[in-house]
Amino acid sequence: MRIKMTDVAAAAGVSTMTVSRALRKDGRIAPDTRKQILGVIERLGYVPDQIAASFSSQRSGFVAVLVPSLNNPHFAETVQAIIETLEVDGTQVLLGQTNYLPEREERIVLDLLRRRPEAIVLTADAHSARTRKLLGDSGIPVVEIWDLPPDPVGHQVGFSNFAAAKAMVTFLADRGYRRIVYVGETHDADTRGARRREGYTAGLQEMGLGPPRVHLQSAPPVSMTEGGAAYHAVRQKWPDADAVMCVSDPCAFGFMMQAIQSGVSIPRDLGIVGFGDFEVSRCSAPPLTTVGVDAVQLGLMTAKLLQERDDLRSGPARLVEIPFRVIERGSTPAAAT
Amino acid sequence: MRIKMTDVAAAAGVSTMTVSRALRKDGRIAPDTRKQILGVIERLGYVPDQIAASFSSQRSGFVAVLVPSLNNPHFAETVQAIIETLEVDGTQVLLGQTNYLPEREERIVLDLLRRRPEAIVLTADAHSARTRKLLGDSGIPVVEIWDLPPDPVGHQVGFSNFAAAKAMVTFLADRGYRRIVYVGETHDADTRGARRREGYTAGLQEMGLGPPRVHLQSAPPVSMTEGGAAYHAVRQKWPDADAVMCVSDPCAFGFMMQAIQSGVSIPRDLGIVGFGDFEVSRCSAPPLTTVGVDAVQLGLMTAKLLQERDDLRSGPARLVEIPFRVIERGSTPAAAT
DNA sequence: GCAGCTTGTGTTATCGATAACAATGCTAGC
DNA sequence: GCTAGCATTGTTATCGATAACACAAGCTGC
Repeated sequence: MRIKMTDVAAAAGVSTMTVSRALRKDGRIAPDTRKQILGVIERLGYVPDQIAASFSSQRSGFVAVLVPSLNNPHFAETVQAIIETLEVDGTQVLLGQTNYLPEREERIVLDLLRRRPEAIVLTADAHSARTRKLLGDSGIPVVEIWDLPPDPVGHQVGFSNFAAAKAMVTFLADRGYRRIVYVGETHDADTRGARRREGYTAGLQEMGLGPPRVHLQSAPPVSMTEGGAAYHAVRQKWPDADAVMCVSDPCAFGFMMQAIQSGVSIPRDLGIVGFGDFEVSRCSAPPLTTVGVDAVQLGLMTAKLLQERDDLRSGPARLVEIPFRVIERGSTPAAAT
Repeated sequence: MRIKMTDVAAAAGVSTMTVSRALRKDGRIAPDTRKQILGVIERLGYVPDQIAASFSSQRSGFVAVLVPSLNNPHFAETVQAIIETLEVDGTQVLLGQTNYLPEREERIVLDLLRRRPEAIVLTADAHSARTRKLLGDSGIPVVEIWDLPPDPVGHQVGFSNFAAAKAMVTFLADRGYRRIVYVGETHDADTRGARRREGYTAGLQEMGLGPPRVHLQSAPPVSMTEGGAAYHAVRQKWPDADAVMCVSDPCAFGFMMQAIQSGVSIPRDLGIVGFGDFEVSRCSAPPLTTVGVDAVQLGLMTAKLLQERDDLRSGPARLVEIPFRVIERGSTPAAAT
């Protein structure tokens, strides 16, 4: 039999309530008593049963976080920052991966809600009607991150992918590009990728750069390899393109590597830009011009918001905007001085 | 008040036990009764309380997984594969990140054990004495992954980093390289990085390639940027080096990009190899020669092992070896035919 | 036609901690 | 010296499900 709190209480000559207080920060207990009890706990190797504690206190000590995939450094960094910030309060993160599929998201939200998380964080993306209902009925604070959609479920921490993509088009137009191709994702209904695509289109229109040239390569996330495949498709469809804007850095990197291997000189013959400021973009030759958002900062701000759980439950919807910026590098020519 | 099982039972005109059985696969229950109850559950929007269920059944439904960092595509893929395989049985994954720090690992193991996971997966690396004791006393099956250390805590799924690094040295020697530098990690006592370094040294010795040339760049994980920094240090220390073997692909990629920008031609002037077969290595120009291990496969095999929880608890220590292979690409010259 | 089995459902006890309240002893202030 | 109030500890009830066992009804085979 595993050692439980009653065993510790008996060994220390106190009641279980006193042991319980010794283990937590808040309960009023004499410092000497606490020290003695902690000694007994150490000696017996007692490990508290958090399930029983959660059941009794009706507080799970969990925050649920859903991301499309861990295999994306930004989401990984955000999750990492949330985990590290919350663990200080003893809150653990229950992680879910949607694989970019709303149906999967729905199932996972249900699984996570069973655990009674104290808040739930999702990436702002297409949510099924049932997901929205589940979240709404749960009474649990919801935070959407990484985009600022017009119809939020709850609170928001992120930036406008639409505005960021539009800013990138403006940047390219300023550099003299006129025939800008966009390489994006298929199946992007109501996703962050779609908002970037819409930002591209809006940007073109605003700058008077003619009809959009959109190539949809594959379902999100577009890998480096798929970005490479896009190169050949784009070259065939729009041989006169002078710049290519990719839905993400990995896509742009793959695209650029294929271009270089085909003898195209970057940025002389073709400008290439990505999205997300992945590490590979800083180290590639040439380094990639991109849009950067601080994923760690985003995670920290989200965690900070989560620490105000009580306010989130009752208070008004909060919106934390994370800044983005166009980062100019060697894959586009330097500005004329 | 949230709806609970008694509410559902009352609405369906049955006992809570029958509702409980309707929700699970095993309980014996008439198909019609189950259908009716599921209908009531749907109508009421009842979400079962997993905490209460876990408390009552004394089964948490969790498996704990500790990785050094999520910000490494291999660990992310492994975790992803484990999550997806186990979720079919309704088992959730409780994730922890050690940030490559044994002290952190110890704290996190304790936090995770409180949740009474049904098994615990850690990356094979240095563990503190207290971590080993905690794990041993817990009575919970332990699986170490990603390396096969000589003193395992429990079961193992992985490959020998030592053998893989040695194989890479043999490969380089076969290609005619004689002055091979190793770029590794500082603070690598008893880690997977150390085993690669040891494999390198053993390989040199076996091939009669003189004393090791080891450059320790920074604490794990060595980033692309740090790999770039290593280039300059290595060039200065060993100007006559003809090949560089890096502790990881990101390190090798950063190194190679710096080399190229410094006018070095790869592989003509210098051979460069990495470790891990990251996607960037397949797409870089030139693509990187590396050692590949299938992270998804590793995750799947781990999950499969975890599904036999009962056998793990009592049975003998299991060892699942995952194959590795040297993947030859453009950063080393083609073999003479 | 009845023992013995199977199937489906209900009853009761219980998992291990914590909340809420009660009780005790002690100190300060008058 | 007495009391209010604080600091510390104990007592009792309880969180919401499930395990184990009990029980009723139908069915089988002789």
